[in-house]
Amino acid sequence: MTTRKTRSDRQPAPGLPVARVCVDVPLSHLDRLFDYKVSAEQDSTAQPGVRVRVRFAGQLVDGWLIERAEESEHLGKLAWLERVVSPEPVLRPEIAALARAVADRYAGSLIDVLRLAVPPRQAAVEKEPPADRSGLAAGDNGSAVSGGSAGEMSAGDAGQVVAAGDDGRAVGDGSAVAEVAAGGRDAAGDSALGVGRAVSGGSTPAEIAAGDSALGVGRAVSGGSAAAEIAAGDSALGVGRAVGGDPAVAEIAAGPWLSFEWARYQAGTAFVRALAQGREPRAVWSALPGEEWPARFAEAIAATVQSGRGAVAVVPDARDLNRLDEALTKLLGPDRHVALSAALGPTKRYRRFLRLSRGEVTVAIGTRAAAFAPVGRLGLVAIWDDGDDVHAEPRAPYPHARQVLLTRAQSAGAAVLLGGFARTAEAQQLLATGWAKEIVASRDMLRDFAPEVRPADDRQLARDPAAASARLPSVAWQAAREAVRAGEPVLIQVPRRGYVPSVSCQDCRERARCPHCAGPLSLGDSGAPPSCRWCARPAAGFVCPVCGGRRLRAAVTGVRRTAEEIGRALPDIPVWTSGGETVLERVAAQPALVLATPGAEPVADGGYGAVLLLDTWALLTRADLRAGEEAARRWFAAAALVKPKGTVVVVADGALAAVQALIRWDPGWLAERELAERRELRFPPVAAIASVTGVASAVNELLGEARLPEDAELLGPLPVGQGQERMLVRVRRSAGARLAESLHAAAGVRSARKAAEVVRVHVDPVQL
DNA sequence: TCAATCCGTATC
DNA sequence: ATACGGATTGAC
Repeated sequence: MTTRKTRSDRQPAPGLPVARVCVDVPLSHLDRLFDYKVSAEQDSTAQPGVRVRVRFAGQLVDGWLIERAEESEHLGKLAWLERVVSPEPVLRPEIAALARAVADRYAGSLIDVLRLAVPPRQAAVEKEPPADRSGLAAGDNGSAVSGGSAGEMSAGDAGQVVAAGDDGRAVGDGSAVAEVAAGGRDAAGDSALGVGRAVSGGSTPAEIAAGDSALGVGRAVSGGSAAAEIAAGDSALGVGRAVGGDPAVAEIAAGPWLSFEWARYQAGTAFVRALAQGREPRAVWSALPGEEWPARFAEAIAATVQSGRGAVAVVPDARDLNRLDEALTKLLGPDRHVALSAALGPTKRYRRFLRLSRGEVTVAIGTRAAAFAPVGRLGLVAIWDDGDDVHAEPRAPYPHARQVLLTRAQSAGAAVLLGGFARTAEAQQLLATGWAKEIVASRDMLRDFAPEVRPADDRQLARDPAAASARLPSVAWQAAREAVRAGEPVLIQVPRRGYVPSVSCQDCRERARCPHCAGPLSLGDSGAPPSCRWCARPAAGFVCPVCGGRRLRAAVTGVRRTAEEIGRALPDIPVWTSGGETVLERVAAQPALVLATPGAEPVADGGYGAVLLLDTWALLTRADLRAGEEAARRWFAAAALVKPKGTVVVVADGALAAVQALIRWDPGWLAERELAERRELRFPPVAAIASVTGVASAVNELLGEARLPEDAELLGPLPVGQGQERMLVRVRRSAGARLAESLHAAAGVRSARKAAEVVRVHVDPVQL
């Protein structure tokens, strides 16, 4: 430390003396690698993937060492690599390549994608010794919900671990059971998992548990010889689980990662089996209503782990992440995966990231940024509910987690699982091209699981004498009362939170607007006259400009108002609300009215007795290309929480395609229609579209500079407020890469010119 | 003829 | 961003 060498003292590294560096400057014309000289002292630490500091255009900037080279193409003089910030190679070559591919597809810069892919460094975390579990003992075992059993589980060596945990459980009698529970050979052996579980024992479970399993997982329910054979068989997996003595069943049941629930779906078992066998099936999975999807995801991941490969799974939010984390912990224990989310805070986030980066764990689950998680030998990428717009990154270049994962799967040769209750047009496109196969329940299964969906047209509402309020038709009340009487909770989905966010004319339903600025009017809860949400002026004497009506109605009634109304009509029943700041995760199997905004619906133990979908037109009338698809996605997600064959009431016109799809529980049919429509309209995913947003002159400048593909079609401009406008550029899908490239290059020309006005380029924007 | 200044361009 | 080179300008 004391001998700080001067510039002239430095000697070049003996081998590969050139470092190729991605510098952290925000200018898009500098989006390429720059070469620096590596000194002999830096030789061992200046490895691909480390953070460095370099002199660039006279100042010190951060950068990423992407690769080492024998010589440089650069004709001028090379500067020395100023400093290796940390020897930790947190950016693996395959993630750097992925980030480059994502940047290219989205017309963005590598450095911007790297900012999304690698969390900020925490020097103290890097210094924690890798073998030391103190970080884990401190409560961070990689689980989002630091589970109670984590402490015991990580205590000993692998064999003992699980026997001590939740999965070491044995139910029933017999010596065999005892052996399983005690671990026997498994616990003592080289088992990675060593899970023993037997129910209603006999000799079978013992044999299973004693098998020459690589995993040593034994689980049998009401054993029989079939079960024994499976478990003891020559399976490389050596995992046994059987229910009943039925050999057919036994054949299917190959491990704890292959549960019976997969047999409900055509190609379900084959998919999971293929994962366990190290193959790379690609599937779009439409989950049955009531499906415990976190358990299925966990099984798919466990099967992949079984094959010696890693996995990455992305879910929309923290609540889903907790559920998946729990399911995975049950199946794999707490030490074989990490849960990543931005909400963790920088220290935990970086600690978990390092565990992946160092190869200590090979399974990453998390929210959208986890799509970039450093998992080597990638076997599976999975995403739940890929239509949820939180999967789209809001920071430039706005990559979508599904696209990142698909890109990754393609280059790594990994399996793909796109799961959801609903299906996106993008997923349908993967099926249409034959790139992926569908995993769907048979019609028979659907008959057993699908809820009874009753549409209630809200145009008839006003005339419904039994409607207890202006918005709840009698069918809805009836369904709610029946469920509550049966001791079950009722879920009521209401589109927005707050109190009557907007109002419309009672007579013609025209949206009520401010006479001064045309902003939307809204009602507060104090009984005051409506006021403008934009200019805050009160609008006391409202006269509808369309029909001359003077009365107002609540256009979108907020959760709180709905809770009041419904609470009055069903007294003595507790009313819970979930949405916005306070999101409930679960509710008990008790009579309750649970009001939730879309996406915030709690899961009910045993399922809801009834689900009511209210104010649906608020979802349907959004001026967005995806409004129909989005409404259906939210309905499917809420309706899936009803108990098997429960009742769902959707207050909407039964003739709407989205309602029809819900009634028939056929998300595939809806996605097919949606895709056909997109094809007709030439919208993504059939065509490639980029939006270019900024002040008019800047947008025109960029588009004038861009060497767009020849058949590029320009749409717009569309004013988007604050002097900004938006142009759309459309090309056929096969020219998508060239479109992105031309726009990135044009942005580069502008940035080189020091153009002051910002222009945002968004490839395949989620909202159109 | 030379320094001061401006402008464009590369940044290793 | 900022640093540099070449062109331009103005004073001697």
